[in-house]
Amino acid sequence: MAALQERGYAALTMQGIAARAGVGKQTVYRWWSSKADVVLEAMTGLADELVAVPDEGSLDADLDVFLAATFHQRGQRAVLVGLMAEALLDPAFAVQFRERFVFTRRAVFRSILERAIARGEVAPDTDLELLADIVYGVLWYRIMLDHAPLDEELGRRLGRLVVREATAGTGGSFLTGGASVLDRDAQRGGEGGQE
Amino acid sequence: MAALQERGYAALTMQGIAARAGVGKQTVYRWWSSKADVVLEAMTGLADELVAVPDEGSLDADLDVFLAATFHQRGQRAVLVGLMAEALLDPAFAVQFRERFVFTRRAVFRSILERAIARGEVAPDTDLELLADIVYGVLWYRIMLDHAPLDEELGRRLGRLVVREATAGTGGSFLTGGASVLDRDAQRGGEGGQE
DNA sequence: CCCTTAACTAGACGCAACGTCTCGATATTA
DNA sequence: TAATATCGAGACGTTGCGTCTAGTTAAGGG
Repeated sequence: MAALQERGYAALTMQGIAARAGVGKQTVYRWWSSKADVVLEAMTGLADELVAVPDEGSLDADLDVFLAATFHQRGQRAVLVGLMAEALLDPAFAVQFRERFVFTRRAVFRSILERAIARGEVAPDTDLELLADIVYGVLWYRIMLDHAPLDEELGRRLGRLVVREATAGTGGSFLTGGASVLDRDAQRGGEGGQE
Repeated sequence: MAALQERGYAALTMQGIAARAGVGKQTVYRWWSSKADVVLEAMTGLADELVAVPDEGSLDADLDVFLAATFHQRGQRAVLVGLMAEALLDPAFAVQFRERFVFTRRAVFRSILERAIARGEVAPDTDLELLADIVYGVLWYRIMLDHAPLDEELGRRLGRLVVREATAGTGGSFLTGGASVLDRDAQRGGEGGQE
């Protein structure tokens, strides 16, 4: 796993997986259907472990905790990039990838927003799918293109954006969270360029 | 090109490209360094052709035109997915892909926002990179995962979101564009599910 | 008009890793 | 001890990229 994160997905071969486990390739194929399947299982486990579902009492706080954990990369880029590449090339694996990883992650985000709806913080007809697409879209886009920093600070900024968009129209909140994308304190040095 | 869009990126072989052009493979390699390079050039040309830089006099209108064109897919998914997969697997191609395609597209978006800054519609210290990441992040995320509709309507909704976020704080505009993500009219039937 | 040179088409070849298949060895049960 | 199942090791078939070779056609100078 450590080797995977450093040397990249392509450097991981079934030969190597089997050798490292001290078994034959056939035995690996007994439990997993493909190389991608092995890595997918490892990543779902890791993600479940690293990203907990918070319950801090407010949308603001929940998102802050959840997105900080989600955006805190620990050298997972190479693995995620490999999985996505596999999903793009193999439609059958794409189904597995969506259902066992992507949608599971989105479900957590969704549950946070649904609790906010239950509390009355957010309107019930809010398009949670679009909000999830924005958060995970930016996350994946930066993972893949690697053109701008990807850290907890980005997670916090997107969290504020989500709160702002989700609570617009329910009364309060136009100005309470209202720092907008322009946040002075979020303007990190020199991130404007293109790589 | 039509065949590419229908049969997918993997179905396109160098053998086939050469045969279709009535030349030998070696001749194809004389002008392009790889299969991905051939497709990249085709796509940059197509994108330049289909997505013009509007100048409608206001950020609102500019974005509407630009994003409608950008989000109007014409069976390009298979090609874009193939290019992205290639970029994820091959770091050398990733550089080409970013510089010749991705950043070129972003530059158009950026120029629209910069004109809005010049007009005084948007604060000069707005983080245009993050706004671009949101728009293109959602675009790519839906292209790749294919879990929700990807059409001009989505482009318009993101356009309104960008206007709202970019003009927050400059006076006006909190309420002018202010429909928010919840837009009733944008709640298309049954798009809530996961695929 | 012929010969040299350049560029071209066709296709064989090497390569790499996946996933399958075979074989001999080991462990388990009667 | 003998029969059966499982396993490690690795050979094999497969695919398509990118390179390399060989024989052919077109261009230009003497």
